Amino acid sequence: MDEKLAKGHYDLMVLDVMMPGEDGLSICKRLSAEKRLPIIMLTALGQDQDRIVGLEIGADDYLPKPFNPRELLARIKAVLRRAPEEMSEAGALSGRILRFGGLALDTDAHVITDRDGNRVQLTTADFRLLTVLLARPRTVLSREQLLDLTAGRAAGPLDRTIDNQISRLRRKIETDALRPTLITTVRSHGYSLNADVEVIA
Amino acid sequence: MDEKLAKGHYDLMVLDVMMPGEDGLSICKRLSAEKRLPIIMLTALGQDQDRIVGLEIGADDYLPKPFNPRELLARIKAVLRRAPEEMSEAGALSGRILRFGGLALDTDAHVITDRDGNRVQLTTADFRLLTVLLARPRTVLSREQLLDLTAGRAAGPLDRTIDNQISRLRRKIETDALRPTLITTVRSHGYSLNADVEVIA
DNA sequence: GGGTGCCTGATACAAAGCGCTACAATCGCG
DNA sequence: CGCGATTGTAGCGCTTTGTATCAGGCACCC
Repeated sequence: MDEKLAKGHYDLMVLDVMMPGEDGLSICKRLSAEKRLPIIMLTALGQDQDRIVGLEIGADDYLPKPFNPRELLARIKAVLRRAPEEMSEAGALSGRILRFGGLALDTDAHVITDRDGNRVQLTTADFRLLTVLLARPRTVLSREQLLDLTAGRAAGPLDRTIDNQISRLRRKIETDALRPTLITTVRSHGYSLNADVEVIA
Repeated sequence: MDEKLAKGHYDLMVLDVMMPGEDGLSICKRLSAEKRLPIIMLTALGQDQDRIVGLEIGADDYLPKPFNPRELLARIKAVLRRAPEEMSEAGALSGRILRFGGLALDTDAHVITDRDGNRVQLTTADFRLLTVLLARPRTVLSREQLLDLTAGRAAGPLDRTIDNQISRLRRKIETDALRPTLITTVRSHGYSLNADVEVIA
């Protein structure tokens, strides 16, 4: 599945939960975090709790078995109706250069260039954090989410990792690091990138 | 309902089907044709057929009664998650400059600029409160509403949080904080923003 | 017109959140 | 195996924010 997803383009995924190997919920969590692929969960687990968990994890809809094929079809259409066309590729920042807030990020060289032509080298951590933010502009992301998306791990109770990395990233890309405008803090929620992102080439 | 819809901004509608007067399905059909307002149908009609019809008519989701409140909440969140940004209130105001009462609010930098060019930095709480007010100019909002909209929580019996935040916000944006003109107090009801709001760029 | 009670504005304070620095652990690279 | 760069952890201190409290103002009543 991962191979196919990486290669081709898909509009929507219908996902079972109980499967050998990786769990459907796990897949859903993984995908909804990194991609913007609409997901409909379709499973024998029909309890309220199962549905709630499925939806909270990032599924767009949840249909318990046994189901009416026509209902599945109707729900697929309903989900697709809401999904904007660009959404399928909005998260995939496959372009080489990304423009945002007066800066340009070279996704190959991991280099930021500002309007004056100054170049700053990003470390791998900088780059991953920035990429995650760029994939969801103008969206508040919690430290938990950011840590999961950048490092793939859960946050400890006193985890200040993301704060630190944000601080380091700001020093590299903000014009005035004391009053950041690109990456703003949303107190007790997380951080958000305040700029429109444009993919070039 | 139509009056309210025409006047204010709404992120999502939860709609019953069997109501006196106009039918829920009819409303749904009407709205999904003209507006792009996400709709969740919530009704006692739980047959496959009913669900399919509801979804095909334009509903984004369909939840039969009796329902688990947490599931409704999860489905609301799921629908909002995939709703395009411009439809939500935060999205409608993001990345813009808002003019009101001689001031300009930069919604990216969270900075207020007055006619003389003086700049004031808003805190997150300031900004959220102001944003909520700007979204509903010349409307009286109760403390309860404001607290719900800004912090998403309910007010305790002796909750003076909003009073305090209004006070702090006034100090930053009112020319004469002792006699406020922009944010006026409506005794025993709440507060209201007294200015027309103009969205720029 | 003056008292009375409720409502609001402002201040003070405590707690929580966050930015930043310093340092240790880890990684990458030869 | 060693060195430098990078990254996670700890902790200090400032800012922000919720709560308590007091004082002033408005409405209402007589």
